[in-house]
Amino acid sequence: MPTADVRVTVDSVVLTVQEDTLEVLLIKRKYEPFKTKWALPGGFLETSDKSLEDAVARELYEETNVSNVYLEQLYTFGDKGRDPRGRVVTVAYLALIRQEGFELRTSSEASGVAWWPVNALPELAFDHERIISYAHQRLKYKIEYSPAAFKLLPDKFTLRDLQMIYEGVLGKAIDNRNFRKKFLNTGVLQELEETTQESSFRPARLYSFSEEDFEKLPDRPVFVFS
Amino acid sequence: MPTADVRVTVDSVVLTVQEDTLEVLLIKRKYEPFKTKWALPGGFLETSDKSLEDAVARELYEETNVSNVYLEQLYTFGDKGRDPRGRVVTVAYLALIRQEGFELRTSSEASGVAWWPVNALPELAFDHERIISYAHQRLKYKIEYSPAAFKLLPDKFTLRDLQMIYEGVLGKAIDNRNFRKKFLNTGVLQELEETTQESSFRPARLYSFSEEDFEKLPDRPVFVFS
DNA sequence: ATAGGTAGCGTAGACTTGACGCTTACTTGA
DNA sequence: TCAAGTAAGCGTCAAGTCTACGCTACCTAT
Repeated sequence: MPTADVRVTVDSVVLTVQEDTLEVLLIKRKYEPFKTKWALPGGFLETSDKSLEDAVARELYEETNVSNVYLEQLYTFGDKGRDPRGRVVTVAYLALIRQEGFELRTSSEASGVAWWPVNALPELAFDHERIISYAHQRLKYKIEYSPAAFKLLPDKFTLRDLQMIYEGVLGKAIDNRNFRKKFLNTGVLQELEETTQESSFRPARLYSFSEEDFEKLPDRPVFVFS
Repeated sequence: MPTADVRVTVDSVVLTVQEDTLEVLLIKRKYEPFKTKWALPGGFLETSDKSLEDAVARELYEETNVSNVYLEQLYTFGDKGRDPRGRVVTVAYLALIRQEGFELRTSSEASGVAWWPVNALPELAFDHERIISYAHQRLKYKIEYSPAAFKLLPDKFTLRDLQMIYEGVLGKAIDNRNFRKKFLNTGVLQELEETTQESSFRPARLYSFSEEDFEKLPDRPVFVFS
């Protein structure tokens, strides 16, 4: 049996939450196949890449200017026929960031970079819609069993900000009072002296999260809300 | 930048529990590289494989005679230098089976097939030790949050059998009385009329698990034991 | 008959969960 | 100046779950 003549690509699904909307970072393709369609940032594994992680970080930087983010392996897609150019195996990665920290820049290889709401995507190239849906699933899970939410928030945030992340990702409303109570009980939040002043309502206390303190907890808290 | 000249392999980590020992299915390599070392069943993606799942099932069958098992994607390994033959990206899969159901057969491509205790492995080819360790981690997790344990058991089993699976996988003792109580409360066990007679002690009631009934439960039970 | 060991039942206290009533503190507009 | 509006934040209660652990039941071998 002939060994398949195959190429490997790495794609990144970069997610963020804006207000209470989950968004994904996409680029507009400049070349065929799928010219003018939107797609996940990514590309072929190159000889110089020491690892898949290196490769996906490189591609993300080249195509969107986003760098220095934690990329976690999501899933590998290798069905025949998913790329018209031939057999392509794609290793997809997931990153969670907050938009404010990054300045998007379109590369010469693309004709656009933008955030798109996951619930209102344009027409996508390849099987990227499926990959994004898989990433969304994974995030729903991660946010309940890991401190993933804090990657989507600035260093200082209010309980309301945090709750909006959960509501945006899970797509459901959560009881405000139980959310507050349960989260404060987990012991992962550091209460700060400061409060917000932005809104026209009562100012809210700011909190911070420390990865270090989290690791020191005797038991991993669970962030599940009914 | 040159696109990497890369080949893709698929490997399967097939796990089972014998008594209270977690074991993995390995083959002894007949050819270089790593001739005479033990390795995970697997091989190169071939042109005729419609999907990665097809490929890994085919390789597993060819090399060990094990077929018709559910293979779940585990992780993809692609670091430079992990295969002396060149750049190789390996998609690893995980399967859980009970030994009795399968008759191992050495293929002409290998010089042996055998079950090895995960805690007492021989010297392994490539980075397969790392892959197995990753699989063990995943199983520890899966067994607490999914009905994975039942894949490791025959259709009819006692509560003791079930507990031994948990103790073997998690590597710790569990309180017999709480285990029984909690598991019976999950509602996933079907009590049978029959009892065992094998041991020289009091016969134990047999139970069965039905995937269908499990799916019908309003909430997914959790199988975590302190 | 008894010893040894698994099978199996039950309880009490501590903790967690989910629903929800209510007060507090701020801004805005009449 | 003060009432209205809204988010921020506190507290309670009843139901359920978890854990540690005492105890009984049943079987075989000697």
